[in-house]
Amino acid sequence: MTADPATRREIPDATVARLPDYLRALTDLAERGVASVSSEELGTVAGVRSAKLRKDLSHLGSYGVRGVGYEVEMLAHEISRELGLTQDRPVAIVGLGNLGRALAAYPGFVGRGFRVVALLDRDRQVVGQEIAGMIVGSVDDLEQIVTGNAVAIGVIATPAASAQGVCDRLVAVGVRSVLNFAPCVLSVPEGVAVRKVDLATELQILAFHEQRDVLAARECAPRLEVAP
Amino acid sequence: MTADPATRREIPDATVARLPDYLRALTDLAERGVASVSSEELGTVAGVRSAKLRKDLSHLGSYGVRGVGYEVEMLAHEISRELGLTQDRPVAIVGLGNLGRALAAYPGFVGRGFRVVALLDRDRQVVGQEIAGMIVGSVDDLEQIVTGNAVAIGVIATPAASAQGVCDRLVAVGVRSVLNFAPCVLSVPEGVAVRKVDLATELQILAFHEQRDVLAARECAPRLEVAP
DNA sequence: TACTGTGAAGCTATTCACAGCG
DNA sequence: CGCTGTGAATAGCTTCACAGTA
Repeated sequence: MTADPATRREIPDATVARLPDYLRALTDLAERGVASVSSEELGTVAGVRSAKLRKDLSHLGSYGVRGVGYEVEMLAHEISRELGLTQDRPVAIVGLGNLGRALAAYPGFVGRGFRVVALLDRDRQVVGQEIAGMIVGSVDDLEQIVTGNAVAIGVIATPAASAQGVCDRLVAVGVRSVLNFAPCVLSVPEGVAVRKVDLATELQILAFHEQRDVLAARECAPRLEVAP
Repeated sequence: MTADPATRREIPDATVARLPDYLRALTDLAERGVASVSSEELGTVAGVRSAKLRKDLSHLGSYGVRGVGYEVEMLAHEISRELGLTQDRPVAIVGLGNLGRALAAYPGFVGRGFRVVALLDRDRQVVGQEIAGMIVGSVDDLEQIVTGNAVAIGVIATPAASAQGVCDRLVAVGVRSVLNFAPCVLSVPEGVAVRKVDLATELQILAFHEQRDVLAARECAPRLEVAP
């Protein structure tokens, strides 16, 4: 399969992954009443170097003014459009343990392009409960609920053992974007996007850096001390 | 040729980020009683191609046997050691809203190289509560509690507005690894490692892929129409 | 034989440095 | 002048393909 990209410009994945950061930085600036920023200033707020920011933005088009900078509101709107946030996307959360409940109550969905339309759990004790203003449905009715609510994004917050099964059922009824909080790898067919968020992984990466620093410190300056 | 352990090898960041996945895959295999795996099999479980897996593992040393594969237990131990998980690292969680509570109760810490030793919040209503078997302390006592418990990793689950202040105080008393769940960029001095986990960012990246697919579909099949 | 470990090639991302424009 | 946008240079990552070995 050859997706001819002659007409549509291809935005690098690394750039896409940073666009949300830029959007948040712009939103913050707009709230503070800032109307225009340079790449240097915006880069500082978003945590990247100015050259990288300019290169990233150049993939979206020419929205800056030479000698001046970028208009905050306009750039925010263009990034929102590129990310597809101008329309609300229906989200379903499967698995309402501690994490699922926290996600259901997360305030970052509203007004940022997402709307939680369904909560699903397997546990009879949980089904029927009200969480974050919604009634939890049974995972037995997953297909019907997902289809009926036109769910676009599935959030999996079940134990690892159940995650693949839930994922398969979501994909089977047309969900093509999955956010996985279960600590396992999900297999999906071509064309389905999966992103994984895993606390233990992040901590282990941090632990490595701690470890490396300790070893490096020992090697370079075995008697290094920190003055108070 | 330089397979000497005294030689300090630099392990690429991309490799480090995948080691936790390999470790989990190996742990799963060990629980299922598997004693030995090929790079092809382990790669399948961990979700990477065999060549990438072998290249990654080659940075740690030569722990495989040609013609056979890798011994599961031994490789798991070597990765654990490289990640610095052979000793438990004390973790403090700051901010006990919905997310902080879920993190405090997260079962993935125990036995994986981490131990939650302190919970801190600013809210008088929350301080003194028992969460996940621990009493929540006041963020006013952050310095004393972090120092007293030899906290190595700080987890920030506060609102964005408080995150930088908490981070500064953690860093000031010697914490050099921070996991940030607040939706903002943290500034830290050289030598401090920060990793960010943000739900909204992940969803927005997924939204982009949805959007791109929709556009691509329209281009290939222009007769598609959206009902008003 | 069946597998690992690895140089080399290919690809992607970042940084540099400056041309070009308001 | 100051700043964006971008080709060129660099660095980093992934894939290939096979030599080497238990």
